[in-house]
Amino acid sequence: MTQFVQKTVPKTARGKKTREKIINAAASEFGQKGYHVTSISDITQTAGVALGTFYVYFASKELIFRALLAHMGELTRHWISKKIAGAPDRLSAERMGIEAFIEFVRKHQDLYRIVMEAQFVANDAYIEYYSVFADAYIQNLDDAVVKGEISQGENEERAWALIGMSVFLGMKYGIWDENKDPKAVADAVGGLLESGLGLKNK
Amino acid sequence: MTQFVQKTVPKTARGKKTREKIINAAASEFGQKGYHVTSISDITQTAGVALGTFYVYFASKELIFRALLAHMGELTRHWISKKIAGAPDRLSAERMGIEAFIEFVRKHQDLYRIVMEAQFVANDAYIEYYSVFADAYIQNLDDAVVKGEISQGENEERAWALIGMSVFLGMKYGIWDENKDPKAVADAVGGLLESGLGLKNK
Amino acid sequence: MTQFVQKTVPKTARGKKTREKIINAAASEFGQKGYHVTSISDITQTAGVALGTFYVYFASKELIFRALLAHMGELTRHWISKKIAGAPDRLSAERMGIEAFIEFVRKHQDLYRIVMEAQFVANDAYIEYYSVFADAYIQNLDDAVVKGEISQGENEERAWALIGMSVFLGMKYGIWDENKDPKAVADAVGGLLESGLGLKNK
Amino acid sequence: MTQFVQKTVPKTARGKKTREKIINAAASEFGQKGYHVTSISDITQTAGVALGTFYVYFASKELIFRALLAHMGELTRHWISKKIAGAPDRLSAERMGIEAFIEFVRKHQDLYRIVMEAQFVANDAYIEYYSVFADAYIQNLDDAVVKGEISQGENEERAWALIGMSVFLGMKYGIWDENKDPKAVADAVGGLLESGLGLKNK
DNA sequence: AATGAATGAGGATTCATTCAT
DNA sequence: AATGAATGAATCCTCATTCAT
Repeated sequence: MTQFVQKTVPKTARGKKTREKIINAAASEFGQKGYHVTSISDITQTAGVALGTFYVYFASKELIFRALLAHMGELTRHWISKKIAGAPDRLSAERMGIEAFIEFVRKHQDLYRIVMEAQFVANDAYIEYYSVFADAYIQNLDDAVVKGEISQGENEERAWALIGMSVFLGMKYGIWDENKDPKAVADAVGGLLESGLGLKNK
Repeated sequence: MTQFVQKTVPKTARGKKTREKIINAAASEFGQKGYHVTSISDITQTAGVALGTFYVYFASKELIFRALLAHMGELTRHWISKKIAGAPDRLSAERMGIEAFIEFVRKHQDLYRIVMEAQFVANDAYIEYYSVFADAYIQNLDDAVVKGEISQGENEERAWALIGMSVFLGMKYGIWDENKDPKAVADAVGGLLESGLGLKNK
Repeated sequence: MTQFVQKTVPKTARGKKTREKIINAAASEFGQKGYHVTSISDITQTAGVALGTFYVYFASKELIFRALLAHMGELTRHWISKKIAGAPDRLSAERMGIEAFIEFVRKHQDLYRIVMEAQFVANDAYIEYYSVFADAYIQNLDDAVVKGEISQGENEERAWALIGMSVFLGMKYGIWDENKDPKAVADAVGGLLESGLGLKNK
Repeated sequence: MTQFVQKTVPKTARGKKTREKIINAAASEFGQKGYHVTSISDITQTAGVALGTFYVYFASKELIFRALLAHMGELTRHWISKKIAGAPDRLSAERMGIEAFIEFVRKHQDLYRIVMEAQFVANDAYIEYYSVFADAYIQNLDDAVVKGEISQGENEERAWALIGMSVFLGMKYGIWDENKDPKAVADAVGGLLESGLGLKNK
């Protein structure tokens, strides 16, 4: 669905394989060392191709990074939507979504770094990245309001707040502190989502 | 009060002034252009001193960045604690804190960029930065529970969730989209904080 | 034959030629101006290649220096062993060796400077350089003792003493003072080698 | 006797002490780290004075180095002449001189480095340094010939050969390999000096 | 005498990108 | 399609020296 910005669309099977090797190497290198520390030469060495081959498939370092970022967006949405597929209602979906997100980040720590670094490499793409999430989120919240699953409210602000929660929980419990079970974390904040910090509903 | 990591502690008034000029120039340049794009030469030109003067006061580009980050942490905490000083209870404090944070970020957009980029320049300092916030946050929540202001719950997870909310709301409404009133945003998520997304308490 | 410590082994003829140009330029520049005064830019300008090309073939200034030193060791040994090839016995070989060495130094003054400066640039390589000579020397003396060509004695100390003699005679009469014929110098110290300073054997 | 090339001759006792501290610090730093690696700041820090103070007493880095070199020449000659003072004849003096020299180098390894590096920092002073030695040496040999203590011969060449021997033995057994007794080494080459490598005199 | 702040030229090294084969 | 040699601008950092106090 996403069309990677690309220079040469490989036509032969060999070409496709080469391009793939480069993309994978880039993901691994960017993820582990970060954008600025990674050189094109690092990428091609990891990919096992000659330096010049990089430019057969990608016009620049920034463009392969953007391609990767777009790829990450899809992966993440895919993973989460699969995980929350059977949720009975929005509140459950949120809880499961947080859990899924923490799991995803933990499983793909290196790759997730790419998303975070995008802010400083391709800020517009970063904004786009989260805006896509937010739009979907808002839609979901709107739908849930209509369905009477959640209370009415400013769904845009809510969406960004919820994304921020997930991102920081992902960072904290997916990367920095892997000792907690993602499900436990999701449950811990589940109450917050359901009934807030207030006392009335206990 | 803040002890910057430094090479030479200026002993004369002149030296102090020079060091200050460099710090301010660095804050401005890093904030606007980002760490990697900013050169030491950019900083010293903005500061109006010779290139070599930079190294009289700072051992490296990374170290001045770290000094700046530490400085930002204090500034932020200062600003927020002043803003929420008179809050009657924790829920009000949260709402006011979010508002204050969005305001702060909007006012210091450039500087705030430094915090976010820290992740890729000095990750340990970045972790430290948010851990300090989280610790204070947890303490506040614990206290509020004791005071009977909020419900019991996993305050660590709550704290990280709340920080994430603030950070993303700050990014969205403080930097990307300045059309909304910070107070309005804070009020919009205030309900979420108070009673969650659930229906029971409407 | 010599395997220089190298970064990239040139694979094409063009590459080989380029690397050669750099090595030669480095030898000339280091020899004339000394290690510290010579900049990489000096070398590449003399070589007629771009600055960056240097780093295609050598990882650092120090490493090309070491490569050069290793090269010099071989050249010197080659020259001398060829010159003393037909010597009837060890004493004659010594005399011819000194002569050959002075000639060599005089002919390659610039290059010889590299050897001497190695002490302060790559001391371990400098020690190695002379140790290789000393080992060969000791072997030769041991053999000569066995053959009955020279008297018995501490050949290690003798070897280092003889090397020192050659080096200083090379410096004095090969570089500082070119008015004397190397053969004449060699003959002058030949007596010292054969019968010492003593009187008995006159 | 030696007049150090100096900028300000200290007049007060305090000044004299300061200059002394700088000279000693320079000797230590140059000796340990070498000329190029040592910075003026290293020297003043070791000396415990401010950076600017250096230039009160020395006009440049090179000049303090030259001052130090001149100082070393005196020290060395002093040490050796004291050691060989009571020698019954030239051959004994040579033997004792070699021993004394190895001892000296071993005791002052760091300082001796200064002499060797002079070649690349102040070549004229280096030539001068050894020429003074050589002149004295030649004189001694000439005298010894007259006294009938040694055989006739080209004393200039002999002198340089003998200096080279000493220098290399000093380097080998004074610095690189401290396991041998200086006296043993001197004795080992004593035979070489006395009767050469030849066989007749056994 | 002593200080320490300020300077700026200089140098090693990196790396994205181009291009001829 | 793939290669790898070549480029040169860019950047961080060092350090001898000067100067005002």
